[in-house]
Amino acid sequence: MEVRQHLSQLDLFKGLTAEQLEAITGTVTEKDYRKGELIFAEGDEGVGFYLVIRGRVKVYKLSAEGKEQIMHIFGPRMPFAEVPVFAGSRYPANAEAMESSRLFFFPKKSFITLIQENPLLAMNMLASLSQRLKQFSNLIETLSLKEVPGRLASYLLYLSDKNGSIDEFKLDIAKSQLASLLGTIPETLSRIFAKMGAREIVSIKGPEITILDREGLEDLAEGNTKL
Amino acid sequence: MEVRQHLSQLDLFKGLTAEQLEAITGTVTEKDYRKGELIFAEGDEGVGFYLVIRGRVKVYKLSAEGKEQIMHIFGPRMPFAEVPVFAGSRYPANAEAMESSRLFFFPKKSFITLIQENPLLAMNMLASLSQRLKQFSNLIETLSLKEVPGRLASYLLYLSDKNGSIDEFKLDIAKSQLASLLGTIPETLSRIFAKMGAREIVSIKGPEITILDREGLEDLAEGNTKL
DNA sequence: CGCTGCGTTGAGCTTCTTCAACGATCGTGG
DNA sequence: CCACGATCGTTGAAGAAGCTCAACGCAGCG
Repeated sequence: MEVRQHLSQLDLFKGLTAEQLEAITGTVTEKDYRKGELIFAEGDEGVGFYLVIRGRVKVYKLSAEGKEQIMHIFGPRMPFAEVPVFAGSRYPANAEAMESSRLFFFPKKSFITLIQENPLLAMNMLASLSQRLKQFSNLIETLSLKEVPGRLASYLLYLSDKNGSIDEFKLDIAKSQLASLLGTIPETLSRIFAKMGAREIVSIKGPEITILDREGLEDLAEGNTKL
Repeated sequence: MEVRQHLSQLDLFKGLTAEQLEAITGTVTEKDYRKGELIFAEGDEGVGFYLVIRGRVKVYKLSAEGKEQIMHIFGPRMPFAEVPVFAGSRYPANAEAMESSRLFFFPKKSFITLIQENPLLAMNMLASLSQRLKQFSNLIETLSLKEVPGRLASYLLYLSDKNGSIDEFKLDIAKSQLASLLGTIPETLSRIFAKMGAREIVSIKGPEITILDREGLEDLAEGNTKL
């Protein structure tokens, strides 16, 4: 029923005509996932891509010893797993629902048809992939060129930004998941939070963060300062 | 003169008609760069994208202390810097010619027009970006989940593959550049090469590599073994 | 011939991880 | 509603991995 309603609000389908939206609607499948449920695994055949309607999804890789690196967290209105639609045919990472989530599924084959008949849709998809590429660049930079305190500082500033550049906000994910996103482990993250608290750069009460010294935090993020 | 000749051989323009190629040819500029010359810097206005005709180009980020992380090395027939054409407007990293190089430059504005009139070109570009995304996923995995010996082992196996799965080959870049690509520094790389030599996993004579124990190398790459 | 850039080696140190124990919190079933 | 278990987070001590700094060899090139 409201599939079409959803579609019309998405950046990916921005500017499309009613008929075009209708055509896309016909190809979509709705899927629900429980918290912790696996959506696909690395190496699975990539039969299509997804779009988050409700909930959140993490896309991640695992090391031989089981360490997890989160590549990206997707929330409502964000498409993911587009890569195998256009290159190769297998998913290059794992995807799991972080909460009870509702997704739309777009089968590869029909989507390719749609995109070929629809230059605007192609442009939107190009924009989406380019955006992702930029985010991956940032992740690479962060992992390789910053130490953990710098990564955490960057993330906190990013979160603050997302909340309207306000100084008080809540972590949007569990700390253990944040550790995985920042390419470290919970113990290390915990110690760094403790140090940042001791220096009165931020105050931490559970998931509640208050930035006390934004300048100090920015210096950390830039690597101008050490903890 | 031979601009059109070049274009017809590229994956990016695969399947296009003669007229379409002609239209693209009209928008292209040829540019030459000397070894070490900067092509663009992070934050520069992204006025278009490039394609390598001859030579090699590294795209990299720099940390506050000047450490370099190479994101990607582009050789002949490979396009780069497409991101600002489709998302945002600034280059997210630096680009420099590693050798004397000849590039084609495609201005953003005219290329967008071309792509909108040309679904096949759009598909090719989507494939190219998706490919890049996959490579970035691998880099993230490698940087975050493998230790340096594992990264080096992976790279050597990749090189061997590229040369037809043969056991003897030459490093295609300087060791200091390899260090930067693997997210480490020359000293560390050198020590690990020495260890791999001592264990008779590979033999190293300057840039000449011989794989002596492929299985051992694969175990290292998978993280099943330590040095 | 000497300079310059690249690569190697050693010693010491910083950062991060590992392993272990413990505390807090939350949801659930009795 | 309480108690329990599970998950999550914190803290300490020890160790590993990689980085910094410094010195030096070597090759290529002006």
